Amino acid sequence: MLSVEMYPSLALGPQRMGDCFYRDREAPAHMPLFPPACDMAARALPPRLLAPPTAPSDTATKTQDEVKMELENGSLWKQFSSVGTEMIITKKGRRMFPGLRVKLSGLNPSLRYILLLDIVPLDNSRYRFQGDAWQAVGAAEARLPDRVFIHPDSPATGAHWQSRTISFHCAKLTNNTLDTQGYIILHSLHRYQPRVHVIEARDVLRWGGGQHSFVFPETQFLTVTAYQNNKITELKINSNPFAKGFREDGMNSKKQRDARQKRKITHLTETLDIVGCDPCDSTELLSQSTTTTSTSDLQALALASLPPLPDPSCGYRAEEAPYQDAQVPEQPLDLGQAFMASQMSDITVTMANGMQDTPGIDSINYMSFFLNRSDNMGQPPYTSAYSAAPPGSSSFPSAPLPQSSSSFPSLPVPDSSDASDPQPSAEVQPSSASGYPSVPPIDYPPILSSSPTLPSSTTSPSLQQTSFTYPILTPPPSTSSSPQPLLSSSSTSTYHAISPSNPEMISPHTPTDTSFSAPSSACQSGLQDHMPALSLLTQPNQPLQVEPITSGNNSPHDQNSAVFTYPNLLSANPDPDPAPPQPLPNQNHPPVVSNPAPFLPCSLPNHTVPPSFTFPSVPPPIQNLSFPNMSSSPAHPTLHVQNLSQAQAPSLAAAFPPSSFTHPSSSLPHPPFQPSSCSAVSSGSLPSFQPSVSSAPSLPPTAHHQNLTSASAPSSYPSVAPVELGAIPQFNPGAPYLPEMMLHHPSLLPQLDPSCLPSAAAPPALYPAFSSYPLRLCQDPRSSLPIPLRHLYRQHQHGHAHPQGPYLDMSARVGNVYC
DNA sequence: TCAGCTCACACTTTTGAATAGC
DNA sequence: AGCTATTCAAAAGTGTGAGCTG
Repeated sequence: MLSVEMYPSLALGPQRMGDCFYRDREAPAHMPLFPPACDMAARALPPRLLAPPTAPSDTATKTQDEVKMELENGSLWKQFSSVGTEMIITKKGRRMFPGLRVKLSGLNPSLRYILLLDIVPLDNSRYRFQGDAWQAVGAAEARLPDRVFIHPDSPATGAHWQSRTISFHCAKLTNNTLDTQGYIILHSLHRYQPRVHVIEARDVLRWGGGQHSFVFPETQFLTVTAYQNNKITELKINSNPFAKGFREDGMNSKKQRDARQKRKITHLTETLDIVGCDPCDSTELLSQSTTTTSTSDLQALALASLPPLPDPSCGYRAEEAPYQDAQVPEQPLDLGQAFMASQMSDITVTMANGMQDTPGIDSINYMSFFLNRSDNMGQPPYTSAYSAAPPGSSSFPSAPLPQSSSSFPSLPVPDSSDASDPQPSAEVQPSSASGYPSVPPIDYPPILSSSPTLPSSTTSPSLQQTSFTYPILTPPPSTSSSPQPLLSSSSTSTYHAISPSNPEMISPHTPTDTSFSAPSSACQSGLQDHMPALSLLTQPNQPLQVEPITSGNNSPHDQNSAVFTYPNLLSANPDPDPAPPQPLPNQNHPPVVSNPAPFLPCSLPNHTVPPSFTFPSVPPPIQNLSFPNMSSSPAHPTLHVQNLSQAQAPSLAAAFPPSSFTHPSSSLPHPPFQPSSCSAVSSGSLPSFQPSVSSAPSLPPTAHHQNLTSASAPSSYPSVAPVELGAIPQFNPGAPYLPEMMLHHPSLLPQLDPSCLPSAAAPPALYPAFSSYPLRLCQDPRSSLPIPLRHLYRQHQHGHAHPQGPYLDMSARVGNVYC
């Protein structure tokens, strides 16, 4: 369940601000939080009355009925997954490779949607690559505030999204907890799962008509600062065009580099010999070196590459040396020598230090994003796609991955129109019949641990048989030092999101306005200038909807069990992890979680976030925006925007103000998994929120189990089929929009879902390792600011305080305008 | 001592401006 | 003058390896 509070200032005029309404999970009715021009009267009106005219029946009925998402480069992902995908993260931000490329279908062509990408931890463990395998070696680092990447085209019509391949290649990962570029912050050596959320935006200011979340198990990855597994390195080099230089035939290949290194060493040796022979003639040598460094032409390089003049005293004839050396074939002028020369010259050069990325701002959307651990994933209606899969066939791991390409649909040809993806060929090529020539068959590393087996897949939703095995990291079972490998198999890369059956309810507000023109290019749309500033605050601790589900069965192993395996993942966790591992998506989540899941009123986890939030003044165009974790703070949060003036508005449009807030840290490295009292809610269709209890009954007992347990394919893959996280309660048609105003006016707080508000009863700051998080969207009163946003920030409800204290997150980056 | 991180490097691709041609 | 195609340079994205850090 996602509860999202967004502040989309989606290029709409301020006049639309009044249209903001807050709909809380517990407030079935529309609860206008930010009435028109603050039309307070509107708040008193029943939600229904406030609901806008429904969209045309044809479109309305179609909406969300069967939203499907297909991972276009699924086979490439699977290749990596079979080895154990590793993603480099750097302080300056690193793109993901493979990138997430998906195709959407089942959307209402006339409605607008916003696509989000977030990445959540899969467990509470930290990993280490040992003995050719990944092993859980301890507790995970304190969880960082989650950030969300909004696809540049957002919002765009369903027709737009469905007409092309949707690429999230622009999303960047960083390990810089103080990142101000808006990149997704992750911890190194941790395991993560990307998720894609499709949120209906009836118009730029009305979000929450429906929401679907998708998880592709094969996209799980481990974050690293340097590749650990050579197989992954090889795959990356062979798949990523930017790394072409490192291929066998590349200029930067090992062979070439070794040759350069050899030449360099030879040169240095000769230089040292000369220096040693002529301690008194260093001046000449130095001047030579200096000359080399100061010149860049070939002649200079050639001279530099030549051996230093011999000292007569050492038996060399300085005057002849140049000629002699010039005749030496072993020292041709080449890049290697040039490199050597430059290296020599660099000795005298003082290296300036790292350039700090100027906090750029290219897009800003403030979204207060509450992620509640919900696992909508747990309650999905399964589509026929999975029906064929025999239940319970999931076997763990060690089974070799079937590499048969036949089982996977050929990768669709990337939409040529989608110029946003710079690496279309790279991702597609792998899928080609040729495959990766250089990539050897993938072998699973021996599984060292024998931990309790996962619950049989019988409980999990049936998945189509897949020939592919997804390796999954296995967190060390608390009781066992050795992790048990878990294989997950996904049937296909296509996932269906089944939305609530009540279309009418889904699109009550759906504006008939279809005039919205979607950007033509995923990454080049001009939306940045119009994107609202959004801040995402996560509430990881929110009562998990999953819990109830999981608790029901043993699966939970699910939750902690170390049963998931990654391809070379060994689970010998020396550190008895007190906290149960978080449930793996694959294991705990059914392949598809649909919105239809009953909605359980959830109480948000405690938010330890300070009640007051400030927007630190930042140099334009940077704005710091801090969003309080609403639920965490007993007091109503306050927002302060500094330096925000009309004059700055234009520039701010591109700015993504870093949010500053304290990120409470939990003293517990591994917070115990908190069962959620909430169940998934159908995102857009439920007319009103219903207690999870009541809704739960409607689901077959097995349903829950399935949801929570990995939708294991009959075969080996442990993983969950791509799961649609399902409905985000907060995204009900009447999804409430929380205007900034709410944050400032305590009087309005009561209208908010109590569960989302700070509560003394709030659970301890513990967060579940992995689950779906409810998003709450709140409209941003500052819609007038056309701030494009790509990476949004969200804060965990309970989480660990950020060591750095207040977080500056919302800043946008300047650099690449398109990405 | 060592695992992990940072940084500069060389190479490649991508992008956009400048230019030429029609 | 306007449009299209080509060329070029800068920016950005890669993995590598040396050096640094705790």
